[in-house]
Amino acid sequence: MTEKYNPSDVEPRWQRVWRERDVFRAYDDSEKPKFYALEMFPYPSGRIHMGHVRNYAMGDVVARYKKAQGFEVLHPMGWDSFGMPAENAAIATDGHPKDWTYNNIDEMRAPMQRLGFALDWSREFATSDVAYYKTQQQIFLKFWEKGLVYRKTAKVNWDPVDNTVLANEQVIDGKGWRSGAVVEQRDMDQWFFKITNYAEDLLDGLKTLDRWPEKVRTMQANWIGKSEGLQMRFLFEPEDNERIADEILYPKWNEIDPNKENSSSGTLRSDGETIFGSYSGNGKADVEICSDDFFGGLQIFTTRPDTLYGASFLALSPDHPLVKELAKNNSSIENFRAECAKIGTSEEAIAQAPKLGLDTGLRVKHPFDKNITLPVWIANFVLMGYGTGAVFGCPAHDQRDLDFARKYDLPVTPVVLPDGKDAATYEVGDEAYTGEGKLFNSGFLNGLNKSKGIKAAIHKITEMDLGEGVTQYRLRDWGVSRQRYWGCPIPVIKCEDCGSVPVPEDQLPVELPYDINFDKPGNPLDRHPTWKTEGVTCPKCGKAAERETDTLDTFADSSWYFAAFGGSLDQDGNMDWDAASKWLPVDQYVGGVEHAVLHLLYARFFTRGLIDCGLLNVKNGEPFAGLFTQGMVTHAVFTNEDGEYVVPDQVIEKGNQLLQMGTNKIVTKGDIIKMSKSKKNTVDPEEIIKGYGADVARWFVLSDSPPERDVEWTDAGVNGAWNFQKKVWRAVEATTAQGGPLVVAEDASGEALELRKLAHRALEKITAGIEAFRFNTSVAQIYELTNALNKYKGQDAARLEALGILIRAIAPFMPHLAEECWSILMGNGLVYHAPWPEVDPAMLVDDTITLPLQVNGKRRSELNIAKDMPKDEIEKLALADEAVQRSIGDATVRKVIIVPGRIVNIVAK
RNA sequence: GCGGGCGUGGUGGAAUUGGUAGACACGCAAGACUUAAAAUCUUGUUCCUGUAUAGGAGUGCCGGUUCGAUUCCGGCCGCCCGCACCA
Repeated sequence: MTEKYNPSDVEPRWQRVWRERDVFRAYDDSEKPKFYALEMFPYPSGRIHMGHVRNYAMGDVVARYKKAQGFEVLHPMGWDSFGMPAENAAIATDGHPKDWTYNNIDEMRAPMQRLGFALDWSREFATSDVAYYKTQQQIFLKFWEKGLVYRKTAKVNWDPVDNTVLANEQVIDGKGWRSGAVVEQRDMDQWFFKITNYAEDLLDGLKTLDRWPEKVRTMQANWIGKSEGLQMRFLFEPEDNERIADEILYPKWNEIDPNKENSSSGTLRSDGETIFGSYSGNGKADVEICSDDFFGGLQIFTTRPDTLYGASFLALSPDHPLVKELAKNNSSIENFRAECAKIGTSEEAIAQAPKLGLDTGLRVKHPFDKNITLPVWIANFVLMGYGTGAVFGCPAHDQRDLDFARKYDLPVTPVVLPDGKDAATYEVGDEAYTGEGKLFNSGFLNGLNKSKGIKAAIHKITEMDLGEGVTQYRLRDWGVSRQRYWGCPIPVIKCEDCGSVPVPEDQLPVELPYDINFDKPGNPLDRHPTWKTEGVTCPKCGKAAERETDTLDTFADSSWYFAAFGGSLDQDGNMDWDAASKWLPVDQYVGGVEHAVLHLLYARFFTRGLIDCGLLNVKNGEPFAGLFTQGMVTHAVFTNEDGEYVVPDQVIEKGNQLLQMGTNKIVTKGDIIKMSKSKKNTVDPEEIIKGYGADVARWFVLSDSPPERDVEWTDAGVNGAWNFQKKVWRAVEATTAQGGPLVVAEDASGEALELRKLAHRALEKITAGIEAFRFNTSVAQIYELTNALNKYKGQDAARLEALGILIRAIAPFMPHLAEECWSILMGNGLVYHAPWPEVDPAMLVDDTITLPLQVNGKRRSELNIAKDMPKDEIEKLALADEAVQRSIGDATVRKVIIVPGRIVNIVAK
């Protein structure tokens, strides 16, 4: 047996065996404990890339390892197949998004299968399958019933390049997450998922996710952005109250409902935002202006009500409804609004923009002191999207307020005295004091600390009926309407009389029409000749009606797919929700950190929604019990002398120079960054599979770097993996001992015993490495074991045992090689079905140990002694050691520290 | 600015209830085999001094705790990621 190991022969052979024996199928009714391993499913772009290989290789290690550990493993694969690239490709190639998508899926499935992942392909689906989106439409309607879906006109993020709306989470630095175009604000009718219902729960749940990276939990917590404080209103001075009532509320009121002239109270709405007010005619109005809720007065939110006595102004966002109304009759306010809008909405430009303000002339009363009147300003640093779009300014204890006050010469009154400062002389300079201290200059709050002051102020304001303690979240509802074709149609019919009406269950799915054209920009569903209107009647009143032409954000598709795998969603749209509940949560989820907020937050929301709709039953509402975010695969970027990117394949080394193949232009090696088509620094996994085999590709992406870190793809590294494959093969080839890899060399002694010990020690560390997601350390131990085996000359039981351990240990990493080796040694059976080898604890302990000897903390020598030698004897031997003696020299031994089994340290001075 | 992470040989990295720093791999050097190359094998490889025995320094920098610190504490410096006028 001296054949060369030939992966292109071996790998397809074992893949066929696995497929024919259907070994990767997961059984819902298995007696074994379940384990759900999942990697974030791919978008079918048409080609797999190294990032995929690394992602799925990691999940596969876990899946195969857990299988060997005796779990019933679910490890499925599918396609996140709705989305814009399909439309763009269709436009570019004059094709159809559906054809493009399903061709891509077929193209990607094959290389994926050639990588030999232990996937249950029987559960495969694509989110663009009618069966899948039909179920999603059912979920949408269930959510609607449960009050988790609503429709409103709202300011939305409009991506002018992709011609669609984006969710807040999809706007990054003021730009669209896909297109990179600067996002515009538009008012549109939108469907929303009420994710804010679960704000508190989503935040709470993070605490239970102890197998998630801290970083991701922090990012989600920040995104939810909980802050507790006081929402309160400042009452206008009487003359301003009248002015607002007469100039704004009354005309508005009239405009909306002229018949209710002079009525005594009511609510006015405009622009999708709300202006609330009670109007009783003739200037006796109780007026409140805000964006969200009804009180009377001007609503603000603060987390520092303890500093209310330090208030010197109120500031409104330029987009505040009151400001908008005032601007209508006031050109300086209108101009100011325009000026603020110029700064744009992106990046740190906002944070560093100079503070701009304009006095509205309006005045409000201080709640605690009738004699204090505060001016109401418009300020560009106040955001309409958070809180009420209005704040009170306390310059002494808020940096922004201080900058603003200094610029516009507003009073700065300190009310928190830092410890050790004197109330009589304390002044605030250019830095606001935000720390702890005792309140002063603050009436009834004097002497209290920060937290007591906050409580007391909230209590007082509540008593005065001016406000209450509230919790604010940064999280806002998830806008899911997209003006695109290639997505899940929103199952709604729009009726002139009845408004938005759900499509009845028996009329689902609302299927996408195939005959569409992309001649014009915009949504082809909207201008389809028949789909929108033909035969469409209102399910409620029967009158002719129109379909909703928006489709759902594709992030909805990926928010429940993990449940569809568990429930074996079939092509008729049937799925077993009980089975889904049984498999969930996903025990180990693996994917990129770029989904830390978007996908992972939406999926947590959906799971809660599905539980509340009675479809799922998952503990804690958490879909992913364990999450691992893997690093990227990087590669150097090469540029030639013309500044063009050069693909790595075309770079050749000549002497000390890099040259471009063919042109012989000099090539420079640049940054090592994530593989990307545009930088041409990609390596095609299919080429690697062809040249070296799937096992080598898998081994390489897992070997050197810790999984959470980026790994640099290098030819040398691939070569190393290739050589390792050969080394393992050699260890098997050189074996003539009979008996198979399950032999236990119980009577081993001498070198054989040493090999056994090494094998079991390595096994312990390999196992620990897999458990802790530190595959690189497992790999290192596998190397040691392989090297030891290749040095070992004996053809005996110890060899077979070590080999058996080695092959089972590499099986999760290099499954084809492992199967081939296993079959040679075993003759039958699959290593996939072999149990994980057990560590023999007796092999981990030695009768003799090597004890390092330190003198004053520096290692001088070592001692080979029996493991249970008494301390006083160790001390004697240590002090007698020649090197120790030399180090001690003339000094006196003060102390001898002996840590059994660890170290000896002699202190001498 | 706030939050999180990181800093170890020429390179990727290992080592944490504080106990031999540099496992394993890449690279490099020397040697064996070979007509030659590849492959493979052997040996060496943190730095400095030294033929060697050996000695000294060393985990970003400064300091502290300790018999002993890559690990714990304080203060700097640098890099990466996330959020960013959130009241």
